[in-house]
Amino acid sequence: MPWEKKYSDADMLERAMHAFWARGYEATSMRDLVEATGVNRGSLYSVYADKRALFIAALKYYDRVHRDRFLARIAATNPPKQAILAAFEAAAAPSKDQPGGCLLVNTALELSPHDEEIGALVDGCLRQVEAFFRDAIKAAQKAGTIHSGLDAQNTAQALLGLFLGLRVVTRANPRPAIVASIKSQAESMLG
Amino acid sequence: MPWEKKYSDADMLERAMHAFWARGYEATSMRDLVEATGVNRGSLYSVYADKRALFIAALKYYDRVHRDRFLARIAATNPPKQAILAAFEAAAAPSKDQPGGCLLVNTALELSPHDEEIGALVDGCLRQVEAFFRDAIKAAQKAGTIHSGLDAQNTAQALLGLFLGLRVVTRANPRPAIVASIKSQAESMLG
DNA sequence: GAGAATTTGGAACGATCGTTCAAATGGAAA
DNA sequence: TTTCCATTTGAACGATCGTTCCAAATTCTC
Repeated sequence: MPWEKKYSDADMLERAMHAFWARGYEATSMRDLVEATGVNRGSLYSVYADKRALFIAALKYYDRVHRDRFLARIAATNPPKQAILAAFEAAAAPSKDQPGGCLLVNTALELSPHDEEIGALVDGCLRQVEAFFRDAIKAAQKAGTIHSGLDAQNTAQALLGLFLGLRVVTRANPRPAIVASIKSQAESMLG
Repeated sequence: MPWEKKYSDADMLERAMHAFWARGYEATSMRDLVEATGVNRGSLYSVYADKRALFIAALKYYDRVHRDRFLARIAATNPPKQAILAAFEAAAAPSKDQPGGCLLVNTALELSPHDEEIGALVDGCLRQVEAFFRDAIKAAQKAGTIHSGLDAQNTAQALLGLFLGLRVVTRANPRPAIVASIKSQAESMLG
């Protein structure tokens, strides 16, 4: 083998994901992606068939890092009831080097209605957020920190709805008052 | 006056709004808008300076018809507590000739982070939804249908968060179960 | 050093983007 | 009938879109 490629695949995806996250699919051009990743057109097209394939890879990368690992870390470092509140807390906290909101939610609105494959992908990811809430509720009920009369499935779905609303608010205009009301509401939903 | 223009301004805006609502700002081209409205390029540009100005007009039209009049009609035909639930019910019900979700929410995610003027416009509209919830809660408290101990402001903000989440769900993938859980949650938030 | 493999950068493709403009159109006023 | 003028129309603008392709540059193995 003659030599290795210069760039790291993960770094490239991380940067591409960041660009899509910040601007959206349509508003991010291949020129933007070349500039953001530091990888040339030719190299990008040698790995991904087209812009859409690169976006799907970036979306899956987001789901793995900013959804799956993110929730797993929260679940590992918090008792179940606090884990739910910590998820809301983290989503509400502004980050220096991250765009507001959530790439999955942005994509759900921009592409899901018109792209079946991406829509199914996003839906699967959001169901896992719902599962995180449901599992945490059930675990908390076993631990006795949440009343056992609470319907875990319905509450998890309502929490997901509230969580998606929080993502909208934090991307558009994160007024502290409404963010606080949402977090407080999530807390009171757990009894 | 020589002669009248062929098209109705309101019809034109209605159709342009529909196109933006269905596809988003970036994905809707001027060609799409000419086709959707039946009005020629020249005529469009004689009324609106550019695509962005047309979008802003369409957004304001949406706010007037599908937010302001919509909420006013609900408030006029329902007692205050039921009015809140009716708003959730209407947002959850699929419509034949309307795209899913809400143009204001779509715009909040797509454009608010990068367009200050549009961001402020969207924010003002969403605050009026919040005000609708708050006023309805206060009216219901006076009427005795909602417990007077409920904090109207906080509850209205939490309801807005849940409502935005419902808009996301109904645009991306409106599973009946999660829509029902959100509606049920809104109901239980009113005591 | 020689050769091979792979990335790289830039040129260029046709298509479409938002936008402009000048000519064609057709009822109202004279 | 002639004049008028806002509207309509379609062609055309330069720019950028996503994408393709190729020659030059680079760095490994032999």
